Amino acid sequence: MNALPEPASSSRTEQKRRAILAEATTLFLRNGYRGTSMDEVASAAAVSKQTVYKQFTDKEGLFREIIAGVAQNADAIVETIRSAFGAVRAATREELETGLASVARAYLDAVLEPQVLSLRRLIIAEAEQFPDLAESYFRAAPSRGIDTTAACLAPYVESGILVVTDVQLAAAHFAYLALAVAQDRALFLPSRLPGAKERKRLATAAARAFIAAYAA
Amino acid sequence: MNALPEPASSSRTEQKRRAILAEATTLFLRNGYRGTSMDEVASAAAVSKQTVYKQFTDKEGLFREIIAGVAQNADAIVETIRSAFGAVRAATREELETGLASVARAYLDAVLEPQVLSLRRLIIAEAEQFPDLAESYFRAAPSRGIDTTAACLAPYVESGILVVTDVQLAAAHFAYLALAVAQDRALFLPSRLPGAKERKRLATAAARAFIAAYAA
Amino acid sequence: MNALPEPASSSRTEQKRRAILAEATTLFLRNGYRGTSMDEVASAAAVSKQTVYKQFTDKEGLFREIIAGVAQNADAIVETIRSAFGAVRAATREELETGLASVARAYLDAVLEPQVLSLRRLIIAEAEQFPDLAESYFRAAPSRGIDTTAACLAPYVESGILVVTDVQLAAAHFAYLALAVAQDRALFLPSRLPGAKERKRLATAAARAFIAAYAA
Amino acid sequence: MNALPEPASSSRTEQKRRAILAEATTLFLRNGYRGTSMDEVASAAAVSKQTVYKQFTDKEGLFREIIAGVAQNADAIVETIRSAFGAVRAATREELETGLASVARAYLDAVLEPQVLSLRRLIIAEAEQFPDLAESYFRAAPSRGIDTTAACLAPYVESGILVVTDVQLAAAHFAYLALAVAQDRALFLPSRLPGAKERKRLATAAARAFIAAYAA
DNA sequence: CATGAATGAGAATTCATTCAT
DNA sequence: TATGAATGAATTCTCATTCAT
Repeated sequence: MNALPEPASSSRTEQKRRAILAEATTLFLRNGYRGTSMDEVASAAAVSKQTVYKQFTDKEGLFREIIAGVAQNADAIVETIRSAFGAVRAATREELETGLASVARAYLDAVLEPQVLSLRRLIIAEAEQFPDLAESYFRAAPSRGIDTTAACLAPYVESGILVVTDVQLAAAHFAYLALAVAQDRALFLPSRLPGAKERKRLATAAARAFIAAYAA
Repeated sequence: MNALPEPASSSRTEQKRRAILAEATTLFLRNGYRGTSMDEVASAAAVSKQTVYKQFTDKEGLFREIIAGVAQNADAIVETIRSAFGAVRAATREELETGLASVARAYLDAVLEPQVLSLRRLIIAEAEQFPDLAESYFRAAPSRGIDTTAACLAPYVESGILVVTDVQLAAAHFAYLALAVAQDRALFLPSRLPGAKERKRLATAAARAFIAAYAA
Repeated sequence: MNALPEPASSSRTEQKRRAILAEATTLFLRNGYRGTSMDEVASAAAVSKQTVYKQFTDKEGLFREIIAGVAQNADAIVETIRSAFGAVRAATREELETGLASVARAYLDAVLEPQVLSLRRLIIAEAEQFPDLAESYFRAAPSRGIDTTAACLAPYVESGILVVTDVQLAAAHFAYLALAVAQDRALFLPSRLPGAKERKRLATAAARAFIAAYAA
Repeated sequence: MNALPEPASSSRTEQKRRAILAEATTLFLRNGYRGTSMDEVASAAAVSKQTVYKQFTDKEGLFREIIAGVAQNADAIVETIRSAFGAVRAATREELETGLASVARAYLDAVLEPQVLSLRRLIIAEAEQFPDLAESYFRAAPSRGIDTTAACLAPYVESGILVVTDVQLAAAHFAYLALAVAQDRALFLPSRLPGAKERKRLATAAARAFIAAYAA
């Protein structure tokens, strides 16, 4: 009956394993793949190098496991999108625009989380070295965000408020109208994330443009 | 069109200098900053390590000079945008949509050039290590692309075909409607660039959405 | 007499650490700071370079630790001086001259030890590079030798055999009368240290001059 | 008739040769033998490396020539001593003490010249690598200074003011009473040379002690 | 099982010296 | 003759990985 993946299992081994993953994640995100040494990982996790190697085989193995793990990170974003849409009760074009503005804002905030940005940077940096990881992250995160958005927009298409032939594409348009300006900038200027006022401006404008383009 | 004005000065020294820059650019783009060794650079350029060091002081110096140099890369994109807009003769909403579709396509093609993508990846990867370079590239390339777009859209605002209050923001919307889907994907999936058909689809849809949102 | 009190702690680590220090000391004294490579140190101590670096961080760190360590070297000289003075039982001017001659001789012998000379040379050579080390050595060794001498002369001042206003300066005069000729020469001519006869001559003459200058 | 060594001869070759010697001297004194590179020498002298090698064969050759050359440096000190003694007109013990104090002061000032100290440090540092240079410098400078002192003291022995059996040794005693305290310290603490007041104190005390020891 | 040490290679950088132009 | 380049080795330091205890 304990088929669940040992939620609180804490053999010493498991504890160390988790410590290693946690510290290594931090280090990889901060210093990149090449910029992180196994020595650092071991000492940050307060374990011996042997333990690291026994648990993860390789530096590459450790990296893969981590990147695979943080795909769950993406779940948080998906959940953000879904619940932001869930909070919307829109029967008119105007109501929908307002609703979408708040969705856009929530989406944007999620995507501008420093860890999310660091992860993006890390995976992009290693996209040629680890194409499979890049692909699986791409599917788990940006791509799935748009899928979710599409699913959430669908009801408004059915209800006739939106006039859309290709929902997937419309969802992408919405997402990138909301995100692209700030996200693109943030990739290059990590230390200067937009503040609340700017985020609001961008979210509002995205919702307005999207409604203008796609509302009945 | 890519006739670099072949600097008249071609002393042996200058030639070697250029060879080093060329090879190092290739290597940095392919393998990243940390993934490229000065030994590789020297032997790829068929010069001695001494020559590399005498010309560029440092690995960092070499890197900086290269990144600074490829800002000119951005000029090509700006030129592409400008000339694509220049080819448009639109007096009506429908003509403008057609025109913008071709602009979007040209813009997209420029941005999906493998070297442009690699450069983006490289600079994003090193954005925390070399924030000044990342910033100056951001200004020289994506940011300037949008400025250019704004400048090219302005006449249509004045002529009344477009109804826009914030041209800069509208330009960003146009640019990211046109580019974001493919560019985002291409950062993660370097080996699977969209083909002509897909590009056409994206460009057309971007122009349609933009016109729907912003035309009178 | 040279029974280093064999530190009880002799884990493998400690043993290696000591081996490294010992060999590095030899090498630095023989070949100087710049003339000694970390590779040499490691292989002379029969350990890996890693071990050296893990224990001492740096070449500079290793050097500093060694120089700091040999300040104890100075203790031996101080002890020599003190015990040479201790052996003196002088109630008259003539007895004191004889006593001081033997002190001078002991002092001279201590200072002409090849290792002491090499250390002097090494620290002088690096005095501009490592001013703090030079200063701390200067205080621990030559300076402290003179302090000790002053302390040992004091009783004779009190007993009236010596007539001295500035004991510190008188001690310096004694010390340098005894040492300077031979020490100066030895710094430049490492391979030709004075023999016993010459040392005796110098010590005797120093004592005579000092007594003539300072005795009642 | 121009048997003199071309006093103002200035073929371009000779000029360059002198420039190299001058700059290399500065560099060797400042940074030591190992701390000075042939590249630095060439560029400081504004000549090509070829020229350096053609003129001096070797780094070692260059070094030897320089050290040999600065033996003349010592001439200045000898001259200082001689002229300081020359200024003394002493018929009594008291006058001689005063005179010797001023000799001591002049001698001390000469020896504390930063360049003289640097040269001492340099030669001591390389005494094991270049024993012949160290020896020849020792003879040309400290040793010859004492010879000169001895020669200058001789008249006072003959006139009976001083009672000395071994003039050479007495001269050494005088010299080191005057110099050793400050010179020893200066070798270790290059940046803290004694000021005028301290120098005066040392010179006066040296003269007093010497007279007390050796005057009739 | 975990600690320290070892291995073996590789990176960045510098040097003394020599060749070609 | 002088300049830049080349050579080839050395130096400091770091890394990923594996033994031995």
